[in-house]
Amino acid sequence: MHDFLAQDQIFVTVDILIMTVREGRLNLLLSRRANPPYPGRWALPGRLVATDEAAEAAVDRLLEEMLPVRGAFCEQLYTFTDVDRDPRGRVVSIAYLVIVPWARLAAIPEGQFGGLRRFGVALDAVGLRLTGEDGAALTGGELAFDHGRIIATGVQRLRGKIEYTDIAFRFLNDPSAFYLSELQSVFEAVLDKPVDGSNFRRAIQSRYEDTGLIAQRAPSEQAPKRRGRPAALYRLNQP
Amino acid sequence: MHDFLAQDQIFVTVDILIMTVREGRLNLLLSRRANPPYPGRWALPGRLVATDEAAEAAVDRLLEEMLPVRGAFCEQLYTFTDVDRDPRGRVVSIAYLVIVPWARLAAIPEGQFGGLRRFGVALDAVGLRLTGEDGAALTGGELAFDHGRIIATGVQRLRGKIEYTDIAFRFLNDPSAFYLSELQSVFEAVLDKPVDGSNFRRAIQSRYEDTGLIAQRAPSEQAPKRRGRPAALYRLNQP
DNA sequence: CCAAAAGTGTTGGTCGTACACCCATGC
DNA sequence: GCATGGGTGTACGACCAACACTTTTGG
Repeated sequence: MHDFLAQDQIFVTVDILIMTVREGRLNLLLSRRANPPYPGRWALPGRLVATDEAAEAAVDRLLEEMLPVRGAFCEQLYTFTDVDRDPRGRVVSIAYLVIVPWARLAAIPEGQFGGLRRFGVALDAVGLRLTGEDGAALTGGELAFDHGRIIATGVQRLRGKIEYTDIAFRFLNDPSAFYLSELQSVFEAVLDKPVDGSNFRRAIQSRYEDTGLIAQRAPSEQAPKRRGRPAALYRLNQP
Repeated sequence: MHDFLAQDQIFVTVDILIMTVREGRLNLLLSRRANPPYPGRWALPGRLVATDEAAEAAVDRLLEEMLPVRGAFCEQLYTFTDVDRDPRGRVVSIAYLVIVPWARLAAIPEGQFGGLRRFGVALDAVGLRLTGEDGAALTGGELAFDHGRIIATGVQRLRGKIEYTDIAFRFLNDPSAFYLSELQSVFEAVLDKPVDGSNFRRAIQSRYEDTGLIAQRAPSEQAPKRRGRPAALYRLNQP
């Protein structure tokens, strides 16, 4: 990256929120900054947009460089343009929401993780709190740049969209074989509140099973034995 | 504006969708391009973002230069980054939704209208159709740049947000004195479909009157006599 | 070894709210 | 003719309760 940027132009970057659901909790990947500004602080992965690529292409390139993950869900979140948001100069950031199932991240060898670290995300009226794997907690204000604000915007958007889109399926480890309880757990993690299983089941079935987007798999295909009553396996069809 | 842009950098512009509701129909202001590219075509008002201003400031400045209107509602819509969206060079556009009540636009003298013209907006499964004051119709593809796509995105966003935000009040000519039927007309114009008056009334009253956001004005303040049963005047309180 | 407990998945009901659709009344 | 209000049926979420099937636990 640049240490000093030209004074007379605006630079365009993309910053990405790589989100996943792990053990019933929304998680996010951050990288620790090595260089100024904000050395040592945690930040969203980002990069400059080249003059010959669309922002989405820059996001793809950034993802490729960091993680051996392809075809992740990606959606533009918001564009942040405050004049002083980067002390190096004038940098406009287009933030993108990226969703990767946790199983795909967990399968990545340590060395190919692009220096990223996982943080639990909690956003309420008080503010944003992030919890690292080692239990270290930090608030949105302790991140580099305005990235705390960007993350808060992303979580709110996610919470809104999970209600009226099928974005929740993007968090499933295996869309071709999942339990409704897993999907419910995604909702609970994103919304950060319990969801009534009875209504959830009815809503999902009428919204998605009746329309053919998901289908119950044959009972012959048994799942690994867990505790309790065996759950019905579902399969996501099209998207 | 520039005719030729530097090759080695990305320019950032704002484009604004100035929307209003007039006679039960959603309307939008466009300006006719005088210079290449797309000379003679209709386009959204836009301008470059200066290196020392946030995008919102650029929107304010653009509005000030064109219309004698202050304090209009303004919200970021989406950022368009396709590499070839502007033949002059690499231009990223941050689109903003601006809402101005029709009465404020109608009160502007001809000479201070910034060369803008009003178009009725119709968006359905077929596509986007715009109808000028002279009855001339054009489709989204006949606009300059990717502005047809931008407008379609804006209308869709508006339709989504009118359901779960109080954005509809921004269209009211006089928020301190309006009829519920006027508000209903805003909904019908934006959604482009009839709204049941009975349910609308109940929904608005439970959502906004019970919470104090709107209040019925004293019956003593009479409205100008119109046809039919006199309507109750309402007042918007806070925002 | 067997029976009870506990955990998980699944189905059912009720209640209140909200909307679609229609109709009645006030002025 | 327009504004306002009521009524019925349907859909859905909150909340609660029951049942099905399994593993775990404890005597």
